[in-house]
Amino acid sequence: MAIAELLDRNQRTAPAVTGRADIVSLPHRPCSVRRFDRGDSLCSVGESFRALFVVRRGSLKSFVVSRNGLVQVTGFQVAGDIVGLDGIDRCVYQSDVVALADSEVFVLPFLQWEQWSRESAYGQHLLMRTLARETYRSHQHMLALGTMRADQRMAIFLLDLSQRYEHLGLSRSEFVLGMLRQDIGGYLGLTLETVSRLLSRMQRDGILQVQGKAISLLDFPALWRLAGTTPDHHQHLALDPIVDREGNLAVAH
Amino acid sequence: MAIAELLDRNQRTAPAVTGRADIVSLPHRPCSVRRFDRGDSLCSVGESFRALFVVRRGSLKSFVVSRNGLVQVTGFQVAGDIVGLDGIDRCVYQSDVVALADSEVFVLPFLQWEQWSRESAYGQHLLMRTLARETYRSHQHMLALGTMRADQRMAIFLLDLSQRYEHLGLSRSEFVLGMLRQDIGGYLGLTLETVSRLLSRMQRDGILQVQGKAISLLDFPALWRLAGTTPDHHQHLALDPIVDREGNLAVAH
DNA sequence: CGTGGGATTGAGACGGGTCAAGACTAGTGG
DNA sequence: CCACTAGTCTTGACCCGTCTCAATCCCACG
Repeated sequence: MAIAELLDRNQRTAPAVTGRADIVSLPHRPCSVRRFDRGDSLCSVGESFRALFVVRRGSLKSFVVSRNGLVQVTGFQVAGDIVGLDGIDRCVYQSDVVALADSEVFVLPFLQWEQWSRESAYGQHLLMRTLARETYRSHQHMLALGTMRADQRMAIFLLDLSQRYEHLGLSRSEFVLGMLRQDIGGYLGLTLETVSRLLSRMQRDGILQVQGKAISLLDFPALWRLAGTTPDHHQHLALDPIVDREGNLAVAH
Repeated sequence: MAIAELLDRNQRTAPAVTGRADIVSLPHRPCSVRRFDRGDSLCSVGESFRALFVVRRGSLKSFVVSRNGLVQVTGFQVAGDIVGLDGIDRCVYQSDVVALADSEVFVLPFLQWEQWSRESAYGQHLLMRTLARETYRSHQHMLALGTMRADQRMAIFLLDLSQRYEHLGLSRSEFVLGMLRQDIGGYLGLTLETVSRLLSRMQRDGILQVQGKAISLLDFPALWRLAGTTPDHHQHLALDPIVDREGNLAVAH
């Protein structure tokens, strides 16, 4: 496939932003960790931006709220994901983030991050790439919200979740939805009733099995067909983590 | 208003990302300019990422296409706007961009940009802030696509256009839509027929006047009401331009 | 064993999509 | 300069997907 070739070639001959580098977790730069209970707010719109957060454990949801109180969930975050990026622009967080379960996050004070990343271009690159990826993800989701039917969006959502769980070393076919039906609806631009109906219908069709929050995906080909993707496509957008498992900043030398 | 205060305070006491700095357009670093005719493609998905583009004149549309050929327009760009940002992550452009009218863009080879911005943190900041803003814009648009009715989306779209034209020194109430109905629909997640119907209805209601591509907004309060905003809200997200009018890179010292 | 939040399911309404016909517009070539 | 043409826009009729409203069920928790 032409695009795949191009992509591969580009990753090797990457002109500027290196795909992977010699990463050294500098030993004496551990991040602090903050704990949040389910329902706690990590940050909210208008709050002064001081730090980025990297999820260590648990799960979060980010969302924006319109003047009229309408809620759009902009994303769900699990271990390794970053939140707070939109605060960079105006030094004020632009979305709300709450914990869906008891969670722990690494706190990266932005001042420190900048200072550290000045020593090598790697950190800067990593952050820029993360931001660019966020834009990409947003555009893909806009595509879903703007052009696809409810069942297609749901399929994409489930496959995306599945993939992320798999990437975390968990089962790709059986997992627990950390969020409410309402949150899923808020993410997919649907009402909670529609979400419920879709899950029921998909169960009736043998595509999956639901029992409250527990879900098991049975028919991946059907989901791919709905989502309009193929198994190889949508390869997980894995990136060198900004902090390692122990919470040390990843800065190349 | 509490939020406005906070915002203002934060811009002055910005801990890390400076709001404004002493900008010096370094004299011997003009960007090259490329000309595009209407319908020309600036870049497309999968193409090797080498440069960012800053619109100098004309207008562009960016969009992504799904497997099934469904098109989601992700944005329209006019003078001062940047495209190509999503290529940073994987060194491959992630969206298509075409010229809606004969246009000129400054070309910023990314390698050079990086080299130059290494001399001062300002350039890096500017780029990061631009990326973060793009994320913010995407989230706002997701809110529209996911939660709002067609007429509300249209109102938001028109007010946004109006504001951008005003910011370019043009009339905020009378302007020419550079894009087709289909493009507007593709942006708002609607069909071209619905777009046409909405414009007709708004004209009937005395909110605006349309004649083909020429539009004049008559009743701003009505538009604000529809959009769920207020005049002061949605203050234009103006940022120090990355290149000045002559195409010199803006790099603080 | 209650209690309340979450989830399911149904009936009906409505917004927007789809299909199709016609009008307008700008660009093209005679 | 005009006529032709293809692309664009408008408008109508109908249909379908999703929302709304409401009743009921389920389960975790005290």
